[in-house]
Amino acid sequence: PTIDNFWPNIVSEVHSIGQVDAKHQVLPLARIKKIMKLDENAKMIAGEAPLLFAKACEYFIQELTMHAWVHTEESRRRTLQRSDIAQAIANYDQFDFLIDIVPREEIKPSSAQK
Amino acid sequence: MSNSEDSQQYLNDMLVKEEDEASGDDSDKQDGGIMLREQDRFLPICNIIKIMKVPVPQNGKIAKDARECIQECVSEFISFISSEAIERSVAENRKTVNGDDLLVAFSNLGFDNYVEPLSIYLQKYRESNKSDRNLFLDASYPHNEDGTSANDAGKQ
Amino acid sequence: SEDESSKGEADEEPLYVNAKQYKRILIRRQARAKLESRIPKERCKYLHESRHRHAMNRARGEGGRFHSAQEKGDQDSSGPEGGSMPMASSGGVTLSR
DNA sequence: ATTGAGCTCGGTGATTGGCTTAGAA
DNA sequence: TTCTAAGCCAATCACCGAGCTCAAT
Repeated sequence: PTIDNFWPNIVSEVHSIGQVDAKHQVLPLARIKKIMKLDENAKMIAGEAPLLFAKACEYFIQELTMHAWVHTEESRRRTLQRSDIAQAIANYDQFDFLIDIVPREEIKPSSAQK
Repeated sequence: MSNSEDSQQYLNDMLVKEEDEASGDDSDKQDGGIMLREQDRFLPICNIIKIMKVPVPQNGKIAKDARECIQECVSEFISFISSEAIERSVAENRKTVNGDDLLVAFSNLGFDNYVEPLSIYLQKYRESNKSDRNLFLDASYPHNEDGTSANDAGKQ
Repeated sequence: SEDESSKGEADEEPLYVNAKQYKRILIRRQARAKLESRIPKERCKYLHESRHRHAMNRARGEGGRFHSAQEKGDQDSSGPEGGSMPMASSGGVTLSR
């Protein structure tokens, strides 16, 4: 369970899926669709789109949490907190789109930024 | 193709043109129409926590601030990708955003890791839907529209 | 090597971002700005009044945890153990941790 | 033909707080 | 050390998904 193995594991995991069970999803598809419809340009949304997002969000949550937990351990804590997430966002350029959601100054204590 | 990681853009000015809606008040207001609740903007916090616990060790804890932070990040994640995908569907003169628009959006925005597993997942979803529909239709109405078309039967 | 500029703090401090995301980040900023007026500035304590009341009225164990099996009417004493509540007594089934 | 928006409906899991103590400070 | 705050329980009910009808393509 490391960062390097994350995506390879995801790929092999997705291969082991027999039939896509649209039913019991971890995340509610109706809510995902509702969030998509907040975009003023959104007109119609295919049924497969929220389903794809449900999977993608699982990956995203896991990856961001995993990156954040690294900083939790770095600070020798056992509780993941907001500043760890801010650090994770600052250290991986794929998370740049969150720069307004979790601003830089949230990286609270005196730990240098790379 | 072209540059990838070395090419970065400056993000300095945030030019936000305020497009007032003919309202003189800019404070938070609960009237004026539609107030968005948390259950309209975010995924359920309980589901978020369940997924967060996966990469965290069993004895690890998660602060409330961190849960809500991830919750907001996920909604931005959806909106961010959607915005790109919607624009593509509009550019192609389509009114419906489909899965391929999303895959292209993931790719264009630098989420290359997502593309392969999501493509496989989408393909499996379409296969199961089509095989279900075909099995049902074939069983109840085994008439072929045209014998010349080769029919590759579904398989498990 | 520190490149901290003279500006104390800012949202718009010169910051490198992923080139593939740069344009979309700006577009999303405008979209969020349009929604800002409809978004409450702070989170409320609970989402639903009814669920809040439900939680308040529920049966709780000694440790503050929710506890199952609460009879609606009280007229019985030999129901689901009304006598003793051994939480950490020696012997017996305590799940503790 | 297929496929999505918008209803309705019924079944169900997300929501929820007080006390203990892990653990942030 | 002090003392904040996260986890722990499970019953209700708001919301999700599965049906519809209707319209667009």
